[in-house]
Amino acid sequence: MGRASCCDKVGVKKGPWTPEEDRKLIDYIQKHGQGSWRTLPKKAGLARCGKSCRLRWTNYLRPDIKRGRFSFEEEEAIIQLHSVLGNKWSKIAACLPGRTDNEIKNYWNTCIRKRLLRMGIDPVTHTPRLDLLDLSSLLASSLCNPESQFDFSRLLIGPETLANSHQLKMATDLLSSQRQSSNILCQGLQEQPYLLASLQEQQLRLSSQQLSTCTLPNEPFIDEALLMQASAGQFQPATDSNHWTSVSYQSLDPSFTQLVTETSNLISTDGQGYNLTSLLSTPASSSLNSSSTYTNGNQLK
DNA sequence: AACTAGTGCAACCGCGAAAGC
DNA sequence: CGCTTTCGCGGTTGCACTAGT
Repeated sequence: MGRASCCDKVGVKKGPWTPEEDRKLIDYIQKHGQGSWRTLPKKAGLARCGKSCRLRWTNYLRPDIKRGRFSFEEEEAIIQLHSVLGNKWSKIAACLPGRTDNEIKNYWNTCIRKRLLRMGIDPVTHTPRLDLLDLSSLLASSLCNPESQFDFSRLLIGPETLANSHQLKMATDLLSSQRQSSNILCQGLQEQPYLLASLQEQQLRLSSQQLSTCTLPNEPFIDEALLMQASAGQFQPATDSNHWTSVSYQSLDPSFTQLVTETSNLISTDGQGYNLTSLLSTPASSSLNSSSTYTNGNQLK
């Protein structure tokens, strides 16, 4: 098509904004409000195009912008919303007060996307990349050889358990599936990429522990009754456990909860699907957090 | 100390949708 | 109804900073 850019005009400045330009833009908007971006630069005495002014204001100068690192709650919200909305950054941003679409997009592309890839999850489809996982072959060999059954219960113990009733329920389902049908098991894992990633991480951690200590762990197997209890939604984690942190989404925009609830209703049509709303209470020890290094909400480099 | 590679983020660009005429 | 203008969104780029060698 080749439409000329609005910034191609002679005399229109590009590049980083100076404090003086910022001050002019803020002063003008405080006096006259935002909008009419086309004419704003001239009126405000700025040698910028309207588009550049709008971007500068919405992404940086707006007074209600929240600066600093994303909290874990925000990070999980972004992932959940992205799994539903895709790259609709403005819609995602609308659910996270104080965050801009540009900021969320950058954070996704620089941090979350890479982390999901490391975990073997396709960041586009939010499904596991089974082709890249050794676990899949481990499962396959286990399922094909009943005498060397893959022990899922071992994954539920240790320093960072899957202490989440939702995940425990899925694990329980998978345990019974293991006995019933290998096909169902594989399907369950494919539908729950985060569980698969959790399992993978737990297995890797156990493997590394075994390697470092050169001893096999001699831990008791988790009581299957506990699993069934969790399956029935009665599981109560230890209250003093740091691994069970109630994630508060009350600070998020109410429309976020509504959106997720509505979406979960769409997904859970046959009563078998997992309610997305329940994922909002994912413990801080979930697989998504375990691979990140957060200290008091600040991510360490 | 100098160089290189990796990372994070502000800003730009092009396109499509909405609004105005 | 069609054309033009304006706005907003998503993808991409460029640069400053940091870590590693």
